Amino acid sequence: MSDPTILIVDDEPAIRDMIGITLDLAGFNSMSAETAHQAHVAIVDSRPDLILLDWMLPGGSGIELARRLKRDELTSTLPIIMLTAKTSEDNKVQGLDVGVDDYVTKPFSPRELVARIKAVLRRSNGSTQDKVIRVFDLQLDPSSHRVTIEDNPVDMGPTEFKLLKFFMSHQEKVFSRDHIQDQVWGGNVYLEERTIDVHIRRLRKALSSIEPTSINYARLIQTVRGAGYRFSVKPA
Amino acid sequence: MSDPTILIVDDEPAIRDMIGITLDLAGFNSMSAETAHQAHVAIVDSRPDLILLDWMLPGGSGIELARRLKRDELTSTLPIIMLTAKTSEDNKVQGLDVGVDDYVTKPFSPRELVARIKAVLRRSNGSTQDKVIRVFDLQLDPSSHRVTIEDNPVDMGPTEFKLLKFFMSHQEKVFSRDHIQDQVWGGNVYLEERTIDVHIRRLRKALSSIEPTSINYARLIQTVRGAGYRFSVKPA
DNA sequence: TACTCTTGTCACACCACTGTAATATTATAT
DNA sequence: ATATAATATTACAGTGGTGTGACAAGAGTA
Repeated sequence: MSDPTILIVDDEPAIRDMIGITLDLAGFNSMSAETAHQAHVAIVDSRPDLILLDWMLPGGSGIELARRLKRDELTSTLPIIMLTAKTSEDNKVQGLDVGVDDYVTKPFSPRELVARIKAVLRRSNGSTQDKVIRVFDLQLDPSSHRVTIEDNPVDMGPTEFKLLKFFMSHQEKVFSRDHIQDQVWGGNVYLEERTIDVHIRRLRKALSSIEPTSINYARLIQTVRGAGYRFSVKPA
Repeated sequence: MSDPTILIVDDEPAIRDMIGITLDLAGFNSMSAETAHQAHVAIVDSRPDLILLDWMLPGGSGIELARRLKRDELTSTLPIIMLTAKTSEDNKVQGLDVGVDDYVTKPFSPRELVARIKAVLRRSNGSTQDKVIRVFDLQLDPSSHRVTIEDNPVDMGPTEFKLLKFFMSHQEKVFSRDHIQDQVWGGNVYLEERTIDVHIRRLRKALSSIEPTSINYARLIQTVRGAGYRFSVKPA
């Protein structure tokens, strides 16, 4: 659930930097490559979520790279957005023919670029099986973003929601604070370790806020001393 | 209701042109795409009312595109008519299996094509598009473009109407601002994120303008902090 | 042309949420 | 039992997400 990584492939440093800054501001991670070969290495190594690919690259055109990526089964689903200075319809048709997912002509506004990236990512991520997770009478519905106990809505903040979702989809397993931080907050944030405890506390409090007819759902969030936390239906 | 827009997806230019002319004469707007990818982009960007889809696209992706569109909730109601040169029953069965709305075998007469398009449009308009959506005493009638609360007309702008229509036909589900923008404004418009908030505000205001005897319908438009908005009959 | 309605954007205010530190409590070891 | 480490709890200030009113440009109309 961490920020998507975008690979920028362009031979002009100025453009790479400009786009990089734009993407950073928009909350993406960005990396860049200068040549098609570099790009290929980076793709295999770092598995970015999307590629911004310049149409004209020295030594092996961008379109050739796009074609290769779309042909290879391992990378064929990797979304590609083509960048080009040309505006003729021919290129557009040809580029889309290769299987490119979208197409942005230079010069473009940062806003447009970000919007198209988000749109493409949404399309490729689309229809993720957001199944309702249920434990006894505790329900978490990702699509409606609701938590209910015996059909009473439970109020909690976004972080507690993500935390609970993570726990409910990984039950009966202990996670260290570091691990929880990676999964819930994402890889590139530094948190004080105790911060996790506070959010655990808030989550437990939220789960206790509904007076339950049977069990106290806060008990499902179990402390494992020296190891971390665990979501479990069995008593500690 | 302006003229319906038909998207023609076929790899042969001659056929695209022929159909395009036919449709123009019949009073439709037409646009065309050569590949499944182009088609997908065009669908997201321009939201056509019906798709004429060639069975055999290079890469055999015609049926694949149909399947994808029918699988995605947001495009699943988009009517599709399959075009094919083959006459075998097998294909027919397979095509309808995917959920395609009708099926025309080449060669076909322009008159037949137009007749089938009208038939499918009539069917889909009648059933999904123009059906009155009702939640308690809040009614939205797409065909007359009116919203009423307890039979009192509610005054709102076109954008708020589209927004409400989208929400009422996708209840109990959270949509991010980006998502709402895609669905209500279309794919190739770039808005400031906060603009959505303002329209939400206007919609809520409109829904509150009628003094309700029972509930305040503005409450159905719920804010989900950090996630987006949701139309829900359950309390937040 | 002048007028109205609609639309997108901005600026400001507000408050829920977040992260941290400080303190209290509990569990384990000696 | 006491000390010590680990966790629970509380309080608080800063931040960021959202609500809201105002405004100017555009679309449509008389």
